Amino acid sequence: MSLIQPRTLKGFRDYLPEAMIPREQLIATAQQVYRSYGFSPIDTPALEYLEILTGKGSDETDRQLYKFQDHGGRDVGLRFDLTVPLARFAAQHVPKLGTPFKRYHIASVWRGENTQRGRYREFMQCDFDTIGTKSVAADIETGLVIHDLFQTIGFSKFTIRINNRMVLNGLLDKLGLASKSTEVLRALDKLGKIGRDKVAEEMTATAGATQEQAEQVLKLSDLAGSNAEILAQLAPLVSGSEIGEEGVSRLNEVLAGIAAAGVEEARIQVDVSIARGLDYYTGVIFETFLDDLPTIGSVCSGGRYDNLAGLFTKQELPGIGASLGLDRLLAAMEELEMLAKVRTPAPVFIPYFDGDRLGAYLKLAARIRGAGIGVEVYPDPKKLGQQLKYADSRGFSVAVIAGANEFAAETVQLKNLQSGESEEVSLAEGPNTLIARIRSILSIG
RNA sequence: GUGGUUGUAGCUCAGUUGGUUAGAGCAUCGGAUUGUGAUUCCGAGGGUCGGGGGUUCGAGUCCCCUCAGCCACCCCA
Repeated sequence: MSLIQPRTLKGFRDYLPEAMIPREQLIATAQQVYRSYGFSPIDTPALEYLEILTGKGSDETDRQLYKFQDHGGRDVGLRFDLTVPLARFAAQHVPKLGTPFKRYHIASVWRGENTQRGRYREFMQCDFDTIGTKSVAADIETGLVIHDLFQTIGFSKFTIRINNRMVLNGLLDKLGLASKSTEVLRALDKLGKIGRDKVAEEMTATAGATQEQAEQVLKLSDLAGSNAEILAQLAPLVSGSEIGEEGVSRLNEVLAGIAAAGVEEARIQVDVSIARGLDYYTGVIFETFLDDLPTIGSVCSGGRYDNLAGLFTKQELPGIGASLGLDRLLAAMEELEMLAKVRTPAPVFIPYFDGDRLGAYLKLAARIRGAGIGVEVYPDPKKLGQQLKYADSRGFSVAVIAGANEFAAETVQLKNLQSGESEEVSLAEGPNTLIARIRSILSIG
């Protein structure tokens, strides 16, 4: 019989323990931060009716969408983000849930696009959104969540770039480019990447803008200085446009609120050139870059939208949210060597040393686990040296070793696998001393 | 989807103008060492040379197609 070649589809990946452990850690961190602001978890199906997903119907999403007919002949598709499912979810359930509704959603999405470093066809997004309120408080809170998220993950150098679509729309309004806003903004969004001249070129080519109009838009890129200075320079550019002025004042409020919460100014940077490709943003926009690895792109992006569920309900549902690109962030952390090379989630190793004492090892393990510390007992009574070699290669922190001598003396040997040092710990008065010693080696108090 | 580039053991790579049975280091497993791991020594396993087709007496090597990785565009997390 011929063997089937084991393989995975382009852009789809297996996760080995050393990849999955940090992945789960990151998910746990995101959950913790989201919950600390009162966001509740939800989930939705991976598969949706095609019409739900193609509602916005751009060619690009169509190209990226995994779609097929199910066994009942229904046209279906795999979700390509978590925002569209949220819109459907909100239209269906908001009457029950009430607003404001704050949810987080951590799940895989699928896009059939070409792969690159940190870009896959199946990847995980960690979204959080607040729907049903237009309050600037929600805008501020979104910025704070992003900030806390990266701080808690362990980044000290990251920049949240912030802008407001109203500023851009106000300017385009004044210039008579409002009808071409998608093309103009898409070009503007590339400013950091392809430079001023190329952006102007693209604006004239794809949006039909005149040289002067392009120049006017690109004045945005001349703005420099502190956030307050940029906003001061911005005001005259949009003056006379109601929406533009509102955008500037809204930006001021958001910055003030984030500062009031104690976030240092260097973390938040007004960048009037970020636009986000997605059409549905209407207010504040966020993008998050890692200062040490800006080329990987934005690792957490989002913004405000006026009418999330307009395709599905007549009820107006404004909202704001952002999405952490978990897989892209992990690729970045890997490159920055921020991921510990641990291949075991349990720190304590018990060798199966004396072949007749399995029960004693299991009991010891159970007692340590009872104190909330993970323990692995080796399954075979192999030679101690081999078992320790295994423990070493998996990255265990401590080994609790007991053989005939130790059993006779009611002790165990506690071995610190990092330093190699061993100490004898008595079990005569129960496991508390041992657990305290393990805790101190693991530095968990 | 478009263009470029790469693909030899689990990993990093060598492999002569196309020429016998494709090699090394690391890793794995076993032993030296029946109570102590990251360093030593010995040995073993592991390859459809990414896959398919073609040229040739003969292909890891040349040609075509395909799959996968990386890079750029597009778009975006």
